[in-house]
Amino acid sequence: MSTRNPRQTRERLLQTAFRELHVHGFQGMRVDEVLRLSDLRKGAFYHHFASKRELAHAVLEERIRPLMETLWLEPLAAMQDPAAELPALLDSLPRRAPPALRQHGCPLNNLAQEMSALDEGLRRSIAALFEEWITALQQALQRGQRLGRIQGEIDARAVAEFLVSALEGCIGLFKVRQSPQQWHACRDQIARYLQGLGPPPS
Amino acid sequence: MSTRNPRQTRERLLQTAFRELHVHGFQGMRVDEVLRLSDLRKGAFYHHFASKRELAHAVLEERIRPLMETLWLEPLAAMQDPAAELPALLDSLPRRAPPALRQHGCPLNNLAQEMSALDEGLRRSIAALFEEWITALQQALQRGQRLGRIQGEIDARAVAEFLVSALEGCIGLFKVRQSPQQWHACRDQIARYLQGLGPPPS
DNA sequence: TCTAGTACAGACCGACCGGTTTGTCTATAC
DNA sequence: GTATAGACAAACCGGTCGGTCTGTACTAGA
Repeated sequence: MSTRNPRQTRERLLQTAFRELHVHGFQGMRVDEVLRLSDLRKGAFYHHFASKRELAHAVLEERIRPLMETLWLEPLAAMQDPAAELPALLDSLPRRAPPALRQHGCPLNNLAQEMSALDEGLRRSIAALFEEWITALQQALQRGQRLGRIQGEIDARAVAEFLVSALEGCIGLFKVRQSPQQWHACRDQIARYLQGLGPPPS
Repeated sequence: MSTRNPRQTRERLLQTAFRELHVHGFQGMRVDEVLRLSDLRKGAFYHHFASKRELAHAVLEERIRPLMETLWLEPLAAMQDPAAELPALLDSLPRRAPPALRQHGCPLNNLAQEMSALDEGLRRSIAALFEEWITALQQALQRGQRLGRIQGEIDARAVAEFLVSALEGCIGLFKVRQSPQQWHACRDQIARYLQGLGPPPS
């Protein structure tokens, strides 16, 4: 057994920080508490990260981004008919996502709303990740258009932006009301909206 | 001239706090800074408010709530055909709302997302205010149903919740991207969604 | 006019918290 | 085996920040 394992140490810090960041937000997260939960000392932290802010950036890139890829980017890339498949993807989300997401909302949006005015660099990175999400959705919608399942005149980009907004909004409202998961309600309305994108019944 | 004016002092604190809370969030807001901007001292603050938290509560009830009433509750109460009138109300919002709202998003939702996990009492008050908003929308939708402009089978409550969610989501995304006002894009998609609620073209 | 409560000013406090420094132990390269 | 850089522990620091305390001037009522 090796008493030292720098990569694992870093991962432990990152994992704990992700949880703490998700629960308390950036300003509410305490470096000391992350250390305590990780059973590490100040030396370890500031050896692997230059500052608390850099830690947040690392959490975004190395924890939140992979989550986004697993939960959204990959399924969307494989999606041919979003008007039909998106509601099912929404239904599957509670199963595929870590349980903490239900209590504390979307880690990306939480960080986004808190840090946008606080750290320009982080804001840009967050915006970039949103951008990828929107683009993936847009491309899926365009495939749906080519299949004739979605009206060709529709601005797929605008629709993608609205879908992301609506989703984040729903998650946010769940958080406030502490209504333990009402995805189905959100799903139904999204599905209704998507239905309106389809070709008019001739 | 009276050197003292307790009501005005309180109002000044409240107004400054509202701005600071809106810009920096609760954890980012500094009591000292509120005092400095108000040109008052600690004594004044803790004479009118028991704590920083109580201040936030007062801001919610005495600043944010009136804003909600002016911008939403009153127009919604006078609305007969939301499917037709809501998009116009959305368009008018940038004009009727204080300019700061555009840069820093919705004060209610900002506070909501930050404080939900931090202060149960505040969370309840915030949830209650959201509740009023949703109910006002629901009732407007039901009037639309009675007028036959919206399908009778539709769950007006679920639609109202989704509309509020979508709106807050859009505002949130604006904040992250710092895209200076793209209400029209949001408005268009909301309008499209609303159109889907109308009676099918026979 | 006297008085008691109100409305502050201003000094002060103690805990907290991000960050630094120093030193030591370990793994690795040679 | 030895040198060197990496990987931490642990003590420490200084500023910050919400909150307290005391004193005092003002004001309203008797």
